[in-house]
Amino acid sequence: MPKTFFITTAIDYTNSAPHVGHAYEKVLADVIARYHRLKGDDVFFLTGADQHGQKVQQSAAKAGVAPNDFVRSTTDKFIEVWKKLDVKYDTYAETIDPRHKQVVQGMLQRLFDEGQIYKDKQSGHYSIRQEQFLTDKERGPDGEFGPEWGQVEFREEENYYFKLSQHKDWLLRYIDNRKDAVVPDFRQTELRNAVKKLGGDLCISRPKSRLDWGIDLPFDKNFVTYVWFDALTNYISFAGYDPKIDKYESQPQEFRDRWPALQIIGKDVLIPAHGIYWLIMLHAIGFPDAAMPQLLVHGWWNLGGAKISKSAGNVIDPFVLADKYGADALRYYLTTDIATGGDADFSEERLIARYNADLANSLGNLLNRSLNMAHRYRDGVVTPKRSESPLSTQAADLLRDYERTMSIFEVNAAFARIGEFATACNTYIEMTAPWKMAKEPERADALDHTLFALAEALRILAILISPVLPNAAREILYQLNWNGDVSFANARWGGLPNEHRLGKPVPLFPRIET
RNA sequence: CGCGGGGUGGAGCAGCCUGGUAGCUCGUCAGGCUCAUAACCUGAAGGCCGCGGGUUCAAAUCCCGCCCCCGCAACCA
Repeated sequence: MPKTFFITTAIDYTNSAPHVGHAYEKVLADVIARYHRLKGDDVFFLTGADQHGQKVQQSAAKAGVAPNDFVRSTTDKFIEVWKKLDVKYDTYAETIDPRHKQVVQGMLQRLFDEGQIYKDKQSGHYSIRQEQFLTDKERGPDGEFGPEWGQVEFREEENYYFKLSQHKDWLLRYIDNRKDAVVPDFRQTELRNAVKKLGGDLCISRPKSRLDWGIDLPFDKNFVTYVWFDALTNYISFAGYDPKIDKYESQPQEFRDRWPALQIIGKDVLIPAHGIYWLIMLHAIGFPDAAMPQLLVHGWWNLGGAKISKSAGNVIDPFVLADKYGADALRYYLTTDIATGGDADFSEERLIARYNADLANSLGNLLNRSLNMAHRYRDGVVTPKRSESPLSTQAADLLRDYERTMSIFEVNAAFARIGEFATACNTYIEMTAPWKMAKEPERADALDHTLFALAEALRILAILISPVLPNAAREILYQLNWNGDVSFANARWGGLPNEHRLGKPVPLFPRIET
């Protein structure tokens, strides 16, 4: 049985509403997932919500509702947006799920039994308002803790710690032995530098007096586990991992068919969460190096050069944008106007510009004029007179470049090539001038050939754009009246039958006038 | 010396890893076409590829130094 392509995203913290950054990550993952489905791979796409923790507990208290009800309503907002944006995941991970809790507790118990988790006492300055211990880094220039921390007191607290540092050397070796552990490569360099400086263990608990909205430590009911073991573990708990089985090779077949995953994360959660804690957690519970996930680290969508942040109030609502411009337009902008891994500035004007130039003028108009001519000159029926066409060789090149760039997650590069091909088709129309051929009966064959080539080019274009533009792809194929499988195998030249009757042209992507 | 990214025609970007005509979108100018969503196609103007040095037959691309922007170092994707 072929291995499943397993892809995950970071799970969203259910403390506030979804913004365009959340949307980018999920759409990027969805595009990669759809690309693999196109290739015929069996795909398992996991996304979800991180529902525990102090901020949720506080927000719920502030809203006067139970934490459970609070996360239900915020989680539903995320789910609603993914539906709106056609993010087609297979499983939605919610950390309040009982089976997740079982895996988390199973892992913790095993590590505790093996002596990898121990109890220790921490003392220091503690901010009651922020509910956290303060270090010297929090001191102001005058050496005092500023007013933003409120009342600061000296406090002693016992907690449980995970022996992180004993795995440091392993992690360095792993990173050095695997060139593509983290993509892009400069992020791997960054991670390596951070690991070298690693010292100390990881606090993994909070006393219930401070936080009780979480998963109980199985070996001490006075504590809940802090974010790391709770949130990160979702990637395996919702994929069928059984914590009672300590040998990786003996895990259920379902899990081993899926794992390891390609994990899409933002640059903020590479260090330390995913790049250090998560990889070490997996290693500690017995995952071999070959079963380490690959991390694809994406950049940020900035707003006017400034970072999008909830506190700055410049949040852009993906739901509103999708309503205004359509899911496809937003998906197209978010995944093709940024180089995967880099940052970009978000601008609605830019979204409209890309929409009008690429989707309306180039691709949409190509479809419309091609179908119109086929109907006007041939009653909508197209037939090839030769197997070769200038477009067929270009389509083959496109297919090759598309696969090469998509396989390394360069959606922007793949779609730049698609744009080139659409332009080539438009140029082809100018060169062959079907409206002239239509007036010259002796060129009837050439006209047939041109019209067929255009329909065939559009059919291939529709298939290739489908990971990013699923609705437009469906609409193009509908207008072409072709209902074969949307698959890579069908993206080769010559898929349209002889005497094929095309559907009626309807403008796709109407221009946005501003 | 904390870590990392960037500085490319008016604007926004790609190219740099694997040196060898500087590419794309928008904008500007001039033409063409009329099938089409006032869309499409062709051509032109506009760049010492941040600065200085080095390697090389050859550097936007590799190496060294400098200047300037921007992230991260906090449970913000």
